[in-house]
Amino acid sequence: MNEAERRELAEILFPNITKTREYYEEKYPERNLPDGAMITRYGPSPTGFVHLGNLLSAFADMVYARQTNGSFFLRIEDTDQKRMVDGGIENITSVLHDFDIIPTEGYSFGGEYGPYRQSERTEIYQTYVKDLIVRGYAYPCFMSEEEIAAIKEEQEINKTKIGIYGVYATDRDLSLEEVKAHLDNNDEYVIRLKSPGNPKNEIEVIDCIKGKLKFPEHDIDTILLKKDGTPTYHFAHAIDDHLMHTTHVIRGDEWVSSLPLHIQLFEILGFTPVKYAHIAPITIKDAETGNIRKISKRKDPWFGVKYYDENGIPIEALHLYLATITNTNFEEWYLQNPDKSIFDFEFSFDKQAIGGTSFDEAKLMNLCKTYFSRKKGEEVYEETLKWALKHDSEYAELLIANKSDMIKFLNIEKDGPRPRKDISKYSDVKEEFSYAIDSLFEKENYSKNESEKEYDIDLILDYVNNYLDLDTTNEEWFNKVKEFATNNGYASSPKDYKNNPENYKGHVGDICEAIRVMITGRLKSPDLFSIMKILGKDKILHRIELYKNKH
RNA sequence: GGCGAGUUGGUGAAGCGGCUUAACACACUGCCCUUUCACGGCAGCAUUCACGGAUUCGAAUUCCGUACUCGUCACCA
Repeated sequence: MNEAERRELAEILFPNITKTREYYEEKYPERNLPDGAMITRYGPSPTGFVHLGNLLSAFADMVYARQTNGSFFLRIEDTDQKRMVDGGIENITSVLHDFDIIPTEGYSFGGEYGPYRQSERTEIYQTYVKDLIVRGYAYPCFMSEEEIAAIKEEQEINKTKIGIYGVYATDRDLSLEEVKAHLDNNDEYVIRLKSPGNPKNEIEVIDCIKGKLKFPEHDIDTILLKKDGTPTYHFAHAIDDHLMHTTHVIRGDEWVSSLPLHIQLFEILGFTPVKYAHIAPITIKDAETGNIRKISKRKDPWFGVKYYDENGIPIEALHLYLATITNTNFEEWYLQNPDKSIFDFEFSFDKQAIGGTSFDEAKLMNLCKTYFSRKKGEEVYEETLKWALKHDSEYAELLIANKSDMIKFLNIEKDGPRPRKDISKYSDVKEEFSYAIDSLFEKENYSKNESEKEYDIDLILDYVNNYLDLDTTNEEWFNKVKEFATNNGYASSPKDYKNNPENYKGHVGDICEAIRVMITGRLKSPDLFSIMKILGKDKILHRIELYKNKH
């Protein structure tokens, strides 16, 4: 076909497209941003399912845009109707809000470069395709799915490269008359790229994370527009990221193999190339096979991002974890700068792991524990309440009803330089502090006490009635416990007991243990005296009574 | 199978040709502190960087080959 014929073809194929490339180039001028500003984007498909890998890339998008005073936008990539799930898009935006990864523009966030939903950009894609047809870089292909399958089969047998290219691209050089005949026949067609590449040539791509990558030139006539007139990912990527002026495409590593195509598309379209940063997948060592594998929806509960919300992993702790996977030197920096915000750290692509990053649950939990240990009781209370309101309304009511005591309990041993680390998620609070709320305590009724030991109830009753003074200091209180221990044939220190066990019935620790079990229902607890002070003598006696009834 | 990438301890990893007798963190173990747990302190935890070869005075670090793992090869993104 000569140019005149291609023009005619373009008009026949896209009679309704009247705008031109120039129109869009003018409509979407460059943003007025400082030098070095990065423009990033998160482009989820509308299934609405967000997994850890997605969250990680969105996190990186946010962090890089933010630290360069750039822009981070949300684009819904809903080019495939089969992927539409009811409420999916709403879920994506609500997840972004829940995890505090807020785009500066984009779908539902406003901005000058919209529409930010690919299904609303069909006219734009078609305008550029029309132009490519005129310029001889795209053509309608009428091959049936059966034909393509047959070619693939043949290619598999011959062990040649799979795809529609070179001699296999039979519709590449159809004459205008042949195309018209197909059209008259109402044959369905797609628009394919007429790839100018030669695989004998090598191209070099610099990936911001992976460094220098070499590939053979792309030569497959990839589909640009599907038969419903909708673009494929690759084409939409080129058009959108150009028109929206993305500077850095941060995406999963599964895209590196399509890099030659994307580079070629940018070239043919005359766009300045974007920079790519391909993030390594999050992996896990499979418990059964021992192999490293990509995390999966079915096998790994923490793959779906809902898990973190439902279990009450604090967002800030999750951010810390995402930051440690994003940059390998973050963890050390944070250790030295525990009071700084994530955004004070300077993230860089060359500190990003090239290989797969394994999900380290223990590390996440440790981050969480440290997070909680540094929070005051009031904050832990407020955040836990917020979580419970969403996920455990029964507990939320109890928290509200017991607010002041609850905060006191949560504040035990928080003042010193060595705060406790006993909570790693909001959902732990209910369990760890079950003794803090009477109704919960009574419901549990010592069922969690693993100790089979028989405690001397009368002895403890004697202690509480005759020795216990709650209006004193911890030190004086403990001295009195020791005194009581000695008077009753117990050693005042575990060491004494250890040296001469035959001289004693036990030691102070045993008495404390008995008290602890009776008033908290557990063998481990924060500082005993603090708990008793908050509880008060009446409740202490009441709980001992409960214990007596149970045994 | 083609193409691309990765491979350092129990885990996440630092390392970019001599400063490495392989950092740091998490986990684990032991001891100490101690009324329990936690916290904290001390100590231990890869003589070795998947394997084989090459380059070099010198390699975890460069090159080649092998193995394994991962990604991709859709009118899905």
